[in-house]
Amino acid sequence: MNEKSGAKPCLYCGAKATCFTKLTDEELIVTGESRVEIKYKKGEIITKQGSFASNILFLKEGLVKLYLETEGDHDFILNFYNAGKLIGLPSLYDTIVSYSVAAVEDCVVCSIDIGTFRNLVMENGKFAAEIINTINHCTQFSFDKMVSLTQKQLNGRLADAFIYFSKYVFDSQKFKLNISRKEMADFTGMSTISVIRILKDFNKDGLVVYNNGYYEIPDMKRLEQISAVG
Amino acid sequence: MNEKSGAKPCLYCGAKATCFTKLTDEELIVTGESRVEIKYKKGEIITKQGSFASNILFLKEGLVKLYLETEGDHDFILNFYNAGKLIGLPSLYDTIVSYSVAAVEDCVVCSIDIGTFRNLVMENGKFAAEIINTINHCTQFSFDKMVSLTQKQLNGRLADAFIYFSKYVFDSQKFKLNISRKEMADFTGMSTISVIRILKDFNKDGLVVYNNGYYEIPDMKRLEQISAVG
DNA sequence: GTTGATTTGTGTTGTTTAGCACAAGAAGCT
DNA sequence: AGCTTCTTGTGCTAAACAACACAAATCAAC
Repeated sequence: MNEKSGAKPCLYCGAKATCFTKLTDEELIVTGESRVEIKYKKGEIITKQGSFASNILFLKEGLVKLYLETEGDHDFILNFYNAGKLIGLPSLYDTIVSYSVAAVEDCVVCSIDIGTFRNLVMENGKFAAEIINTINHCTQFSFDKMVSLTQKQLNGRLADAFIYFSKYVFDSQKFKLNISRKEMADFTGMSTISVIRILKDFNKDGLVVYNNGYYEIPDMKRLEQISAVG
Repeated sequence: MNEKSGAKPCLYCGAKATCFTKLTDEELIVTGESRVEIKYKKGEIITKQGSFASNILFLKEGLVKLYLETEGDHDFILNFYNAGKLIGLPSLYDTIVSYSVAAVEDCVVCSIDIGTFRNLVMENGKFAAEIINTINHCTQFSFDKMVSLTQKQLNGRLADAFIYFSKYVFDSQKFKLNISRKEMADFTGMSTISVIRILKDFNKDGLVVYNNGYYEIPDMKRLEQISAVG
């Protein structure tokens, strides 16, 4: 029990990822003994590309981005994760992490020892199946994203990004998102200036409405139409 | 034992993917009883996007492409797999397959019942770990590919493609590859005409040499330089 | 062997997107 | 509170790439 961080034990945590529901009480207790709960401020790096893979993260609160640091002056953001998600599964059996994770807003993260996690996979088949399922959802999003990047023009790609946030990250037509145009550009493979122009048009045309840190999509069908046309 | 196809039982097969080495003899026998071995000719579709997910494929001989069928007149090729690889892991827990698989040259495929495969994951932790590891390698290739697609110009992307074939598919500086310029375009997110022009330049500059169905890369460092510059 | 379809290749033009320069407003730091 | 840096936004230009038209070569089908 990590009393020092004042966190509830895993057994009693209400913020579980689906895979944790496959664990026995005993496995949850063991997990609780090899994790720490840490708070990160907006902008702080949680996992650094090139560092040793030593833990798997569970996001209790907040929003993070998973990105590749590149030689150029543009990172490439692969995904965003909100509360209740596991982060770091693509490097579960690696020695070195090949991507970075950073807080997009203030976050609370459970950091679980990677050895403990690997043992859970070995010992609990249902848990392993759920982990594979989670990784595969991410993989299939990557597949769709590659089609977006290569076969759609910039309007379609920015539409895809907002559909992603609404349907897959926040599961809501209205959501709190406080990222810069540069971060949106890094996520969609566009230049910052292109995001600025097209987002201004989306606002003007009422496709996307921004208010006090919240985005809203009044008519998802119109946005999907733009996504479909490319 | 699938005597009808004349195939060796899995227990005695010399063409195993690494994960199969984690199975017990008993598990190999069970696997052998729920698989069929099928021959495909170049161009034939092995798995069709939108069909039910019913089996996991193991490629004994040949080369296949895994691709997304899109609304436009360009598919998007995600990966190529050669002999000894498992195909279909991204849809292991799906009902419907979200991509297609086709033979790039004549192939021999072992088709394993997906239920049997799921049971192996549930019962054998080492097998499950190896499956996760395999999926993650594919995921990380997708990550690198997205950087290539968004941050490099066409020369760098075509260089990336040849590096991929040499280092990751064939593990050799010289390899047999018989794909059209259109297939290379579908793999790199370029137009066919652009692949034709740039490949002609690569041939002229001696970066890539083509002879009787074989490609050779005389100087990998020069190609990596082109990849790095983008 | 012939015919039709497809692929490869060249030249030119049009479209899409990024980059540059500049200005105004907002945010962060001291 | 003031200064510096960053973000957002506009106008214009250049670069990268796709598209179109056409021809020659190769492949597949009959």
